[in-house]
Amino acid sequence: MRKAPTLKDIALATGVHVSTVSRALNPSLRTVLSDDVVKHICEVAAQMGYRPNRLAAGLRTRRTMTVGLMIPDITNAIFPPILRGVESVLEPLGYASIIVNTDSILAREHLLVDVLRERGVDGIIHAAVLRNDPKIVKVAAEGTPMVTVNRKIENSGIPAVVNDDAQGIRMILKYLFDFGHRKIAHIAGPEDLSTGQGRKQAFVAGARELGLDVPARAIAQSQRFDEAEGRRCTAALLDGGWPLTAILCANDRLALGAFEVLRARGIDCPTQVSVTGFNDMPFLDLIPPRLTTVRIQQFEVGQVSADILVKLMTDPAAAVASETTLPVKLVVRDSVAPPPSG
Amino acid sequence: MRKAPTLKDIALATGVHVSTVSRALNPSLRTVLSDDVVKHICEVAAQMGYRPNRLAAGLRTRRTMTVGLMIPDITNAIFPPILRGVESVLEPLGYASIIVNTDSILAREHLLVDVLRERGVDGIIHAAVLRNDPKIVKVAAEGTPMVTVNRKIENSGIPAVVNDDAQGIRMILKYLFDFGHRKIAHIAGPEDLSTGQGRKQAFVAGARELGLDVPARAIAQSQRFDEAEGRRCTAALLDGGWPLTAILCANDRLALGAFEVLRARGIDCPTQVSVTGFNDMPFLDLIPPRLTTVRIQQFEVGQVSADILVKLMTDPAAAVASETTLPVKLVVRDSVAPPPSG
DNA sequence: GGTTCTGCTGCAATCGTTTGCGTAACTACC
DNA sequence: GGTAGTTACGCAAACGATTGCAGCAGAACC
Repeated sequence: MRKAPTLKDIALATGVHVSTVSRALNPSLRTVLSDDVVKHICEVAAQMGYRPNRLAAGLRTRRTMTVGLMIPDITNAIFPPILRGVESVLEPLGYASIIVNTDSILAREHLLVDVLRERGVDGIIHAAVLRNDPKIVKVAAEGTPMVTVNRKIENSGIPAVVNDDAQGIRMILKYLFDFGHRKIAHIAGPEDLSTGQGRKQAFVAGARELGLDVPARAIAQSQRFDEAEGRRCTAALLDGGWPLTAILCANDRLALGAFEVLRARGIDCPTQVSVTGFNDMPFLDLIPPRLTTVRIQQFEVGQVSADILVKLMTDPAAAVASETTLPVKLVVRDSVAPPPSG
Repeated sequence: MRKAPTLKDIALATGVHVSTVSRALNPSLRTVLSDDVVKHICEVAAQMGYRPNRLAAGLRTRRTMTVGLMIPDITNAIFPPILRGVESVLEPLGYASIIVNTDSILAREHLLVDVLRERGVDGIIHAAVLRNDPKIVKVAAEGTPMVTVNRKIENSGIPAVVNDDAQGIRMILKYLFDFGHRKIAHIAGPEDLSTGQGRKQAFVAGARELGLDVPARAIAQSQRFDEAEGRRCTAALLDGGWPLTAILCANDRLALGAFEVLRARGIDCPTQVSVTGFNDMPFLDLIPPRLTTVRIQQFEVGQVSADILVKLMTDPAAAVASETTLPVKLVVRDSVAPPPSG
């Protein structure tokens, strides 16, 4: 276990003071030194295989060049592309990222945000935030640069990068409407998530605009964005007795659950009941009946949020948009057809 | 931006020395102090919301309680479950993880391993290792606890946690054989990955045991484990003129590519050509014709490798298995049928 | 009462960097 | 050749925690 060389070792080898070595290795401070000294030091450093100790540097400068990424669950296929988007901007800048899975559990989230802070992250990208979370607001207010992605905390002052959920819902609602659907049910996302809440509101508003009737039993409220809840809600909808012809789901996984229940009950999708999703997660185009959905720009949402975080980290007083909304796109596949006649 | 309280602040508030506070907050050193002092300090610390600065502690102790996880690409659905497995053991122990995507590019890998070391990770779990990589071997030899997962570097002394690839290939080969297949082609994984190499060898050996003829054109060599390569290799196989009745793919993504080409050419799977995969990635059971494959224990492989890493980190001289092989399981679905008669 | 022991706490060095400040040496100017 | 202004580098104090060692009480013993 050969000890990694430190500034001191290089100073010893070159006969200069450690502070000189430090400056020589820092491009922006390098200018105050004579060129040949810089050159010599750099050569020796490279030859010794010097790698700065970011712990020590971070201790001194309070910048560790690492950021925290909070997501609900990495096995949810929607998040890996977002992470890659984030890293596409962070990594070239020299940042590394600590990723934590909150499982959408508040207590875990609070624990994990401390885990991140203990490690001195320079900022946090939070893709798992609940609609209401005082602790997170407090952490941000205390000075930790933070941006929430996909979701947001209303009136928190925390910059959010979100998708144009309202527009997406409107588009897909219109799409169903144009096919002739008039009895459109909705499987709503969790009420404690801004996406769940926002999409439901957009659904209700949009349906009203189109002059559709939306009785209470046309909306099933899920507790989580997963297939199991999709199944439960679909069953509830079907058993509710409302003569629906289409189910607009708040996200793809709920829709996948809907597929299952329909198939199990011998109800054909799309000829008997149309189904739509939201997000356009990977592999959707391979799963029949291929889901018509709304594509959110997963990679880009990551990029944009990282851009904003960088701005915040380099200048805490920087003026950044409190909310950035990215456009969405209707992805037409096979899960929508005209309602059965009669 | 209220400054986070430090040991010194607590010392000031309690009227004792910072070293006493440090000991009071450390369960294993706490015993040397009188109970009431410990109690008082803990109360004040809790009330002030003290959180240790792991940077400072790490600088002193050379342990940061963070580990590095190297994977090829998080968007590859096989890795998230492995990560969760890793974290299921690491997180309760207080470790956080820095995840990096190598994209299977050697230069990136070398860059990223330094990124990890700069941050003083206590150990590395490497799920992206190439069969031959002197730099990684060197890093491990220099004392960084490391374990490779899924893949391995032969004779490197680096503990590896792998799946029983040979057994898996044998089982699936036998399964095809029992259906009557005698002309079984293979889409091999990348030669620079131990999995690609190992599965190919197992295929050749297994075919020989069964008395099957395996001409050169029965094997297509992929460059990457992805759908595009699966398509390319399938096309090459089909165009090669060898009258195959089944394609045994080195992993699921290659098989997914095979599905596409077969469908595009109007060749029905499984009635005309059977296809098998390896890994059993998520969602496979929803994609028709549902792929018959070999299930590797993704979560468990993560768990086991983390267990080993922990052992290595807590006691560098600990005796750990140089190779741990986890059992695999045949997952029968719909992509295999008897070969067309005649 | 002096000595030894033990139990508790303080002192100070240390980890590797960064950075404000001080100070040589050198240039330039009158 | 004295003064002022640069230039180029060294000095030393941080950052926040850990830990070997020292030291100070009080108890215990003869």
